[in-house]
Amino acid sequence: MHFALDRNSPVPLYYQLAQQLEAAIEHGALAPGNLLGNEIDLSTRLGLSRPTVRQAIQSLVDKGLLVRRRGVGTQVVHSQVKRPLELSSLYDDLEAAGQGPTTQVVRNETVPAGADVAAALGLAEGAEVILLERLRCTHGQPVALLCNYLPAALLELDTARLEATGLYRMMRSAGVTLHSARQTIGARCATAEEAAQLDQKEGAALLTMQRTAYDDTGRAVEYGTHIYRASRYAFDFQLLVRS
Amino acid sequence: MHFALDRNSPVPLYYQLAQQLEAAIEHGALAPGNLLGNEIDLSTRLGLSRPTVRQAIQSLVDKGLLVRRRGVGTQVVHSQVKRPLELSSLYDDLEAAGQGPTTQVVRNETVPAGADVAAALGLAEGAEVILLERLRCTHGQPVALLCNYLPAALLELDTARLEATGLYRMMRSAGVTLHSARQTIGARCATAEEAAQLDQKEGAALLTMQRTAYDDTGRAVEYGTHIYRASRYAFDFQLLVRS
DNA sequence: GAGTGGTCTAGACCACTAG
DNA sequence: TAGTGGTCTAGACCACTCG
Repeated sequence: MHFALDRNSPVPLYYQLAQQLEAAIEHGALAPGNLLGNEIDLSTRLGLSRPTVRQAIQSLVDKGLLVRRRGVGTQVVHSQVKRPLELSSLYDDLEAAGQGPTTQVVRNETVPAGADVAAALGLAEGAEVILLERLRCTHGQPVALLCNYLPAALLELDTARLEATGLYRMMRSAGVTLHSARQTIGARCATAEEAAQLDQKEGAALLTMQRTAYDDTGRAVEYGTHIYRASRYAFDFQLLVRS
Repeated sequence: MHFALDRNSPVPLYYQLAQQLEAAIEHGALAPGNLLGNEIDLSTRLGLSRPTVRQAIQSLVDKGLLVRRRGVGTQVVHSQVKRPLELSSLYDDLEAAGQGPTTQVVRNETVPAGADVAAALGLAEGAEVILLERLRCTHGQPVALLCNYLPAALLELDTARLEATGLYRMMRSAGVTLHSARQTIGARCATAEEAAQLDQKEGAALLTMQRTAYDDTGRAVEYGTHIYRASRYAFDFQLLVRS
């Protein structure tokens, strides 16, 4: 086991170590169940202090890749599920646009906020918001109808760029750092209109999702109501239990 | 702002501080947007070292209650959503039994694992597993039908205790420490049989959830297939974006 | 009893933000 | 320029697990 640390790199040492440990786990150099060797040895071997090594290890414990047991050691978690999907339901929706699936912007206009939207975004009723309606397709078939509201002051949404880049990336490059989101996932039967938009029969099962996303100051930056064809979409994600 | 730290307590100092900070945020002594004061001052005032204070603050940053900005300071997040629901979809299902909702055990028996169950639990096909089928009701109305499989060697499931305590607590007290879970949430229309069990009409929208839960060694300890009346149930949770 | 991780200390230098 | 958090060091003692 060898690690290459560059003290002149702007990347923190603990982060360099964490990345290389993760890579080693990923491609099997560190197999599930393997003990990592104690922290003192590791730190002397690497020429790092113990707290720095601990910080690297801790970050992988937080990711669910390692487990520490006092009196035993640190071992690679013996899981069938290698790579936790993290925030797949969020990333999938916000970031995946422009990859496999295609997204068509149906509406992109500024409107006054209704009561529900205003409440969700913490704005006054009637305040200007951007209404964004998108149809997402894979393999030429509609999968989801995404309706989003954003405070108009937040950023400008160019339709062409939106279809190529995705909402999430545009927000990020506009300096909005997403911090948390609250989601509600439910189901219902499709109305006639919804069925037509998604190429389904009336009464077909739909998966619904509502989300409010917040930036790191706690400001609501996005509120969305999404519906998905249940026959072609499911939310798949991994939970980590915090001890 | 005053904090009471007990050095004779077995509770770590950083944890005592984190708890008291969280309480102060919770009941408003630290209002959203408030700066926390710099770490050096805090540590000298509290008679702690800076790393210890940092560890306390970091744990609240991880929970999404605080934000740190270099050159600025640490402030309370200005969020409408105070208490993240954490793993509500998991806890809700595993732990809520015995609280508001009532749970009725329909089946609790040992059966040989089918191919799908064996694959999910990482067992040989035909290995003994516990099949648990429960009907969950609130206000006297059925809400969900929960079907779970557990390795038979894991623990004994007394039906009466199960209805009173909940599966999660029983696993925990049997020494199983949950570590992660993989979930898939989807939707479909109810079959005639499912509709009858949940007091719905055929074709009603159902929310479906499949979960495999793992302990801290990566062993699969539970596989479940749940269906919910969409008209009375939705998954609600909070996501934190890891920077 | 030997070895492990868990906690804690008292410093240090740096990068970033603001006025 | 002053103040903040970000990183890092080199020690220390303790609690736990195991043979």
